[in-house]
Amino acid sequence: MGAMPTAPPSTPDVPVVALVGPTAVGKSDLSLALAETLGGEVVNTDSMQLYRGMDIGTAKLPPAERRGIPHHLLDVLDVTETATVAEFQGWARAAIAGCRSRGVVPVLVGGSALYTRAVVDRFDFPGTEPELRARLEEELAEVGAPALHARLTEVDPVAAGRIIPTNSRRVVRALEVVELTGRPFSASLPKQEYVDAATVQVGLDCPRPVLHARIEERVRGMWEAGLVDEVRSLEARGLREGLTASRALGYQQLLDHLSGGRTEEDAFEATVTGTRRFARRQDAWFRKDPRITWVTWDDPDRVAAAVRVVEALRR
RNA sequence: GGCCAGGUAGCUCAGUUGGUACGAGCGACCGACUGAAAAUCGGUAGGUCGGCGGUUCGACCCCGCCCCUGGCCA
Repeated sequence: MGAMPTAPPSTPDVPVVALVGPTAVGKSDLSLALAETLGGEVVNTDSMQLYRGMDIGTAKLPPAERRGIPHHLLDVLDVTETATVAEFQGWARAAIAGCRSRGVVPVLVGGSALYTRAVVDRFDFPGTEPELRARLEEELAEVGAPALHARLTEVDPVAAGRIIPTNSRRVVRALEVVELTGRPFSASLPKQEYVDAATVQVGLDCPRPVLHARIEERVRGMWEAGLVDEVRSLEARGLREGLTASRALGYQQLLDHLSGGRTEEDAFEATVTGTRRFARRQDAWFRKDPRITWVTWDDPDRVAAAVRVVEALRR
């Protein structure tokens, strides 16, 4: 997919709605109801539902259960392709612009906080260069993260101060940006500001213990629905080579099982606890965004409550 | 019934030739997060060292009895 315009044509009369929250709170269900009452379409903001064939493990809503509501950005990547936020930003903004130009309310749904932020906020990515990245990765393997971090301290002390020396991923990216742009990485930090003023975020909230139980239930359901077979068939299609897809919760653990690294029971447990930890990280990420209006997961009036949040925009 | 191994953090286990448990991994909890983000990484809290008695200045480490778990033999 090619580059897309950074800013959608402005259509201030049609709002942009983003539904966020941790996995297994019931975002998909609410999104259907929201889209129905708002006259909208769904735009996926989940990094893993982007992948074709990753259905059971990502809890992707099957077409038959979409109640005829169009869903955008589902199944757009092959399992061997690497998803990236910057690229996704372009796709999602284009999808949003498409909806709005038809007078349709885009309802963004997904648990990938960075992806949602990149779409909804002013967020400019400084670029990337595969050769440079590869060179840095190579260096990383030789010298280790702390040594690279020491170099970062010289070229960009501010960024170095905000990145812990052992976090190899972030150290590498910061160095890449500095070498690529000639400007400090710290200069490209985004501010928390909507690209379009007509944006609202609705968060679905659920007490931790309840969420933990729901997650275990959901993972068990995935197993019963045939996740093991899904992973096996994706393995044949190159899942193992996919840098991003092979890391997805459930898939990662089952690939490990299929190559003899752990028992199936073990893979199940690891998927449950891994998903719980993920939910915690999502929570931390959304919780600190003061612009989100929270709705309780089991509130019988949650649809009305969410609609009210959107309508508040018009005043 | 006899023999052997073992009972240390929520879990799996290290450890001290007797002197306040450097405990580790996982989990839980908190946090960071800018082109792999379901990724990557940081921090915090958890232990009457199975029970009771004895030896000793001092025992989780030694002795005795008891309880529990696993294995072997009858």
